[in-house]
Amino acid sequence: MGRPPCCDKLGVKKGPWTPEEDIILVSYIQEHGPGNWRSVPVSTGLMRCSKSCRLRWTNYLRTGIKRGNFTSHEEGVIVHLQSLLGNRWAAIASYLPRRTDNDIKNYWNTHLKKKLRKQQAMGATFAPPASSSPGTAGDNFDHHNHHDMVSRADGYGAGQAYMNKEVSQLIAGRGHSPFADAAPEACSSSSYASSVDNISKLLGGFMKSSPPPPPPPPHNNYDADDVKPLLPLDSMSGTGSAELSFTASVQQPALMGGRVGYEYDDETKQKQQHQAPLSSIEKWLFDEAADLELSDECYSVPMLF
DNA sequence: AAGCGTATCAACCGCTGAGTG
DNA sequence: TCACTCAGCGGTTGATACGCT
Repeated sequence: MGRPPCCDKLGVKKGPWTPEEDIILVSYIQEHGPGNWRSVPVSTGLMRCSKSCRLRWTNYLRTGIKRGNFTSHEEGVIVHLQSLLGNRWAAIASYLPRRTDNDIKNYWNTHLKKKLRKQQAMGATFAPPASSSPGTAGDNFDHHNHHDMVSRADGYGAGQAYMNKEVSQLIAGRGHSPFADAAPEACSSSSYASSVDNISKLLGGFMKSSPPPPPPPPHNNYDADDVKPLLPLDSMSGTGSAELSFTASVQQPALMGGRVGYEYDDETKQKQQHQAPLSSIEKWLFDEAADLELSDECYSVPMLF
């Protein structure tokens, strides 16, 4: 038994993607939509494995992706959610719709861990909850506690999905945009990265022929740049690609069952809107946010509330 | 200017869980 | 129920950009 590796075939190209490959991939996705990644290399002739295609799309080519220059608000969200969820980057990314899990993961590993260590060494309270003792190993300093909380409270996956939904609703109910004051669109550190938008522009024709977007959610109080906990990155048109009519279907946050689909299920959406009152987890979230807000003005978590 | 060390990030690898027949 | 496929996730790696001497 066992699944054969998908990328060990002869002739499968590895390494950095070329602009030509990006164009092919984006063209295909504009035409057929994301998903069915298995068929992408076959249909496009790309000498890439399906996994590589999916990764390239989700981490790089999707519209609306914000790159670089994390704001202090975003840092706060990441730190807070990392303390809550652990290294569940996809889940954390669902709260930062314009950031990819890979980007957040990289930023955590390269910036925030150090920053946290430094701040904790200085006795600052930027860090996650007081109950958490900074791990000497750097990461994973506390998330086990929170994992346990979540697991015990609701069961692991379901509990997180539940929490995500409710917290998202709480956030949505606030109306205020956590990131309304976020820094302007970060400049890409990569010259090629910025060319992605150009690729998208080149593909304007494809986008216009894309399937129509799903009906909008019943209510949406966000501005374009707001955090959209209930909206996926793909449903948003980035500032750099605002002219694109291409819009993927609304997705569930990553915690919603852990799968990122492109078909937004109205039934699921309705269920989200009829969630039970605050669970212990939300209460904990509230408490955490309140504590952080009190303890550190800069890194408080108003973005959550 | 060259060499070296460090930081950054795109991409890969392997595992897991959901879906399907 | 089982075998199998596939998409997604998180950890890790490697290339390269950057900064310092």
